[in-house]
Amino acid sequence: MLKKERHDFVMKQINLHNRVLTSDLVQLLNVSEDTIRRDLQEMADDNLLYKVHGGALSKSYHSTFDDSSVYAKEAKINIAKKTTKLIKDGMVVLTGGGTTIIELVKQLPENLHATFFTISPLVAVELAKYRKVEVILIGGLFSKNSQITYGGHVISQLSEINADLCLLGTSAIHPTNGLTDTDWEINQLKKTMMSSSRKSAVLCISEKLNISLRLKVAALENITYLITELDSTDEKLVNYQIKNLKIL
Amino acid sequence: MLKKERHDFVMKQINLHNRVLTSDLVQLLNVSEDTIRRDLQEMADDNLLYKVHGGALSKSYHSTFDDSSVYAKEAKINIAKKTTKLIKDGMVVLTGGGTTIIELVKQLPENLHATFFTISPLVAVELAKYRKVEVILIGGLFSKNSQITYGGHVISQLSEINADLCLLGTSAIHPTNGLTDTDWEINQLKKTMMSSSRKSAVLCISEKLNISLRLKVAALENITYLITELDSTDEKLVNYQIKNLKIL
DNA sequence: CGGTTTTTTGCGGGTTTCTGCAATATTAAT
DNA sequence: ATTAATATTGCAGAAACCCGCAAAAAACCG
Repeated sequence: MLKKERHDFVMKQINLHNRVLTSDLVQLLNVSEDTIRRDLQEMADDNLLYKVHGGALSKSYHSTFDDSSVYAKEAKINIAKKTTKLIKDGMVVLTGGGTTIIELVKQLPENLHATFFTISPLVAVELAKYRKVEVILIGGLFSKNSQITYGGHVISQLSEINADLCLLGTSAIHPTNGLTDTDWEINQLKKTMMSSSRKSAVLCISEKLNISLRLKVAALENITYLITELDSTDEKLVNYQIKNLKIL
Repeated sequence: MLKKERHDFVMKQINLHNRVLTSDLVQLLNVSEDTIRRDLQEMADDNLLYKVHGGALSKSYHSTFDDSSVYAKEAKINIAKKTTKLIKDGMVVLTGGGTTIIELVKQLPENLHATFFTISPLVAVELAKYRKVEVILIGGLFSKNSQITYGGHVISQLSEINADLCLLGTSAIHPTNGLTDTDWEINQLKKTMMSSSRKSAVLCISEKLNISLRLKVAALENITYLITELDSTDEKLVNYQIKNLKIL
């Protein structure tokens, strides 16, 4: 077997599986480990793949994880832009925290005249940049993990609010199990937020679709809008097509 | 499974949920705890995440407020260091906002075990980095100018607190007129904060000495500590040498 | 074609990396 | 203070790696 043939074979494997193991190639190609290693080394030098201990990885596969201080930012901006259409002058909006919500805030129209209640200090700071937006930060214990306020005090204040729209970032959403979460406190918060609002919108990057976690927040039927970065006709969303749930 | 693949998997989990638990990863990836810990350690060394007891947290989520443009930073750090000596384990502290206070928070000892009430979201976020500090953010209307919460709701919550120490940034201080301010809301807030605390400390860069504004917050006699970046024997402070006011 | 050069390959032996285990220390929570 | 969960450290076996060498294969050339 010629060297070129081996290289082509390796590339095929990598395009197929995104990875190869040195040991597998030894068996498949019936050559010594050293030969495989030398092959992989050369191909790495030619920028065709990433060599790692034990094998090699596809270049494209790896590059998606290079540096994303804000993960999936493009997708989140896309979601944010869709969501802004739901927010009209004069509305009272209740929001949670998370990077998706912050992205949304940054996309709001300059002259929006609305009232926002939020449990996230970072969202509050961002909202404060809009001159005509009234911001009410709901106070309470401050969670080190999720950077939001929580606890009984927050719940009781939330329950006194009557908002038009509730915006939630998502931990996980699933066709049958609905909206779920891992953290009990956050679970309670989200439930209360939803019941304090006439309508609720779930902002969800597609990676969080079809995942189910331990604690249930709400059934799909109780959500008004599901907003992802995908086109609303995308096949990944077909299982979420139920009445009363508008997919944007 | 290759090490790199594990790392990528972990990053995905973190970007999705903002945190991972060591024990979960052990199950999901089917390797020993030691391996996961070593992975997390390496990734933390590469600045990809925060490693904490029990797992790891997303880096971007702990984004700090940008302090590169803080005015008179040196002086403020000096003040901060002096102030830390007033804060002891077990104390209940009430703080306002402002860059001086944030600088103070950054100078606190790693293992401080205390409770902080604050009306500043940015201070809350900064405080949340201390594992043993309980943070309660007082909610209410959010002020666009001063980045703190204010209004009747805040006042009424403040008045229910019984703190050991109150930390105030300063607008202006004057030997005869005492602590003064321009904004009526903030004036009210500061008054309430002081009356909710046994002692109060005023953090004040020397530029704000000998200035008097319209609204009086408190007479010098009602302040416990005055902390500036100057030496306590500095001649600029001589007019503030009254009994009951300790100058640091 | 024979001889020379170049490339490729496999092998031995020493080095590094990876991973799980066990013993010990630290932390969190009560 | 006690307990259970989690971390750290050192160690050891296995796997993977690197390097130089030499045989084999291929390419080149007069």
